[in-house]
Amino acid sequence: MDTSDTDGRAAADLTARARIRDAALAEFADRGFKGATFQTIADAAGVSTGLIRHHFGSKEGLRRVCDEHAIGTLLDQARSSLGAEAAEPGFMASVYAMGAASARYLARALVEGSPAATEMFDAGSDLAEQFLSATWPDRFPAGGAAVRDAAAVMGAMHLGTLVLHAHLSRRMGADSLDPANLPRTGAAIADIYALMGDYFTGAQGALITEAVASAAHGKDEEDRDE
Amino acid sequence: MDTSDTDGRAAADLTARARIRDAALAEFADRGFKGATFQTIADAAGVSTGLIRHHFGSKEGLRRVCDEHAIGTLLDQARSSLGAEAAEPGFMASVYAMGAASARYLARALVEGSPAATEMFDAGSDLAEQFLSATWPDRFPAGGAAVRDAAAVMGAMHLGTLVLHAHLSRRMGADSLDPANLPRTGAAIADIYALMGDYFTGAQGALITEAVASAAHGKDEEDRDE
DNA sequence: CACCAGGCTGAATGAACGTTTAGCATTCTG
DNA sequence: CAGAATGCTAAACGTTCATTCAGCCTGGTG
Repeated sequence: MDTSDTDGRAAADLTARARIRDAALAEFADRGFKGATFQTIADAAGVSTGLIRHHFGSKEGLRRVCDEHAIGTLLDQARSSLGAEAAEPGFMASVYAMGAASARYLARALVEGSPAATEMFDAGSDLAEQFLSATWPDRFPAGGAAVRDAAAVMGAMHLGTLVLHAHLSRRMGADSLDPANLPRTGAAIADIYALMGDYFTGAQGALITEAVASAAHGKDEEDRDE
Repeated sequence: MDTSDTDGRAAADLTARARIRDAALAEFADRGFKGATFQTIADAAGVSTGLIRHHFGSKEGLRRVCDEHAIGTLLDQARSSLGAEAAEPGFMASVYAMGAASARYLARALVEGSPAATEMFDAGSDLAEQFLSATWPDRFPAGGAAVRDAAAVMGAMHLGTLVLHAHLSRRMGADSLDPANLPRTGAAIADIYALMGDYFTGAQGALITEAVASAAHGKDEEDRDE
């Protein structure tokens, strides 16, 4: 993994190799793996397309390096945030603190599929599982099906704010990944949880839960041709 | 919009045109717009690539038809679910009731960008905004910045379970978009809201809110080269 | 100085793929 | 029945793009 905090890190990151990687991170995030081209990446990095091949071998190789760099940056960030609060809340904090470049890359990778994205989702779900079981052991017995489902859904919901950052930013009128705007997203999540809790513990909760269960039957899959 | 419930709908959907559209929906969802090829779509639909051009003009034209079909299916579904519960809970119910084909297409479109995806996100956020303001008018004054942010974040979190369905399915051990498994996701969301409410209204909530705010300063954007 | 290794360039190559074109078959229509 | 329109196929075309190749430049080393 080339995100180690060893000696030559900062210096090495000024090289053309690092510029290519950063440009690729941005292009993959914006246009996806297939949509990104050597030419655009090379232009953004201020190098020739030949140099990309020289350093990374192939487009797939470049993707792999981006993948490892992004997940490495996330894990570094998570570790440096005092391992104490390695629970769920801390995980999302790390995701947002890792920097926009890697975050946007991983956001897209979560949908296009990549080892790093899978690792990130699993890490979030694992931490959520620990958190839920530790906080409500009676409601969420460790290792049970209920925690597993809840943790996975919780991970998906939280990462949803990352993956859908473009839409979120549009609705909020500001870049949701800009550190200056993080408090707005954080406050919104806190508000939602605090208030929706009332809603779901009340009578409405039972109604909705029941409605969800019945919806599984009433559904009509229109358009079943062929 | 060709998802109207007019007379010839069902019959027309047995045509090659409909088969192409359905195959495109699936390919675009699986491989993305750029990753999908005429050949794969044509093979899946059992037609020649020339016929795609004949019916849709170009790849972009095919995408537009998929877009309109998917959002049309969603809106039809929302309308048919008794407009009464058109609030947020009903919106997500419609998303999951619209069928896996359109849902998976829109999941990917939400990240790659498309008019239909934007319309869907906005619809979800708008309904969330109405719901939040109507339910907690003192906490969320209608038209204020707090509701707007909370509604956008809520929309992102809920749609996160759609966009990240591949990861969710992997963790849950079953296809999260299969109607048979909807109760699991629904129950998980209900559990999360019911319990996290306790957490955030307690002392922890204040701590986390504060931590989020301070994190906006303490962040270090490593890797600022170039 | 001679030499060479590694960073780097730019054009050539070849495959993948969207698009175009020509034409066949079937079905309406007057 | 003539003929026009529609659904459809198959091959050719041209572009885009990842990959390859030949070689330049610079700095360090014997």
